[in-house]
Amino acid sequence: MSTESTSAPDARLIASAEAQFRRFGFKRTTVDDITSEAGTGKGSLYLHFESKQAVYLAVVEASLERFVNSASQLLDGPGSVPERLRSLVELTIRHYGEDELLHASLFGKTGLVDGDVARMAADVQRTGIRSLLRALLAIGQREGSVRTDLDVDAAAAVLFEIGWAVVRAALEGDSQVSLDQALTTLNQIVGLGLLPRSQ
Amino acid sequence: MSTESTSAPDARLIASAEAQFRRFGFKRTTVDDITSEAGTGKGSLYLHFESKQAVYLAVVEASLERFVNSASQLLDGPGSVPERLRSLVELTIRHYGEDELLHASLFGKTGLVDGDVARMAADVQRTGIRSLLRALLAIGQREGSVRTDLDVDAAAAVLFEIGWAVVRAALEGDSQVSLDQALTTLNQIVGLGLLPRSQ
DNA sequence: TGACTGACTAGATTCGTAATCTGGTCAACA
DNA sequence: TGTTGACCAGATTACGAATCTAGTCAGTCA
Repeated sequence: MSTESTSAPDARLIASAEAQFRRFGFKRTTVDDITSEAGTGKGSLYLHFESKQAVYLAVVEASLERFVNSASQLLDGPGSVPERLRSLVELTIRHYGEDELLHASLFGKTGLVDGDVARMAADVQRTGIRSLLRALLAIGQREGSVRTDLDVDAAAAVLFEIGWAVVRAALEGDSQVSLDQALTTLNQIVGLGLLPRSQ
Repeated sequence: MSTESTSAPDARLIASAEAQFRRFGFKRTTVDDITSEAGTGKGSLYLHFESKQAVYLAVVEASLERFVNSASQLLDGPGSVPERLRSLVELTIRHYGEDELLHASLFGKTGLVDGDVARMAADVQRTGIRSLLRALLAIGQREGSVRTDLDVDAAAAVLFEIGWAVVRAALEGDSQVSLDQALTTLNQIVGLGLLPRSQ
């Protein structure tokens, strides 16, 4: 019952759940843990959430939202679209390197989360980040710094996969090339590929 | 003892092991299975190989070599480097879609192979395919169809990650965009990124 | 003599099952 | 009417016994 009872019950539940999930992972956190820490009865959790999985997804969504917010600032900032993409990749590596919860959910690596839940959580993240990219590309096309003959949806999907690969390689450390070199090269390749042909 | 005893013992062992691994996976295939199928005593396997893992890696290497051979023909063929890259991705998807052994080893998805072995087998494949890409890029630079300011090693690593992501997305089917659209977009982005600036 | 074998072993894995745990429910409660 | 926590079925764990198997090496044979 350490979480204060000042805020709304569902916020308390999320906060409590987040703390527990971060410490123990999805499997080893019990619904009893969450509710007693939040200071509610067990049944109350089911007034606000469909299931334990739903609580987990809500936590991931909240955490992702914070990441997307800081990423949005960056993407609205100055610099060419390729430059901002590079910054986004760097930010993602930093953020995901620190946020074990998002990391585990997206890559499913550790024993913190199991199959189904991890897949759903990964979907949430993929969708969120992809729409971030879509927005950036659309802005770039309007500004004239991105080729207009690119299909924004497809390009966002491909860029996500590319960026994801680099982030994964950086975080898992299974790349043979230094991160900086990879980012520079990626920027060279993707950068010129996004520029309008007229240039 | 169904494998003919005409060929050399180590070739017989590899052939027998490959058949067993394909059918049952690494874990459920026993050394006894392999040697009795190859018509040798159990101890003989250890005259030719360090361990069961080593046999598995040899099988993966042999299978990869066949893939690399058909890929090499393609990469030596006509077309711009980006075009040939696209063909390579398509070939990879086709090949890995059929070859459960390579697929399982690279993506570690199914229960056919477990952690350590899968990682080593994946390394073998990464190394092989990456040097394929390195060669293609070097040729492209000599031919003038690839920018010479690209670091070939880094570009090969990045292209591998990019291609890998697309192949994985295609095989796992977790992409929101059709494969063809993804390939076309990838080609647009990567293609223009590889072309010499003079163009 | 040296290539080859297969019985053997230690350690891992599987199996059976009893004990425990936990997500989700719902009758009782305030 | 909103909240609770005792309760339940099914999942998970614990654990000792039985089984399996990667790797070895003393012995066989050509």
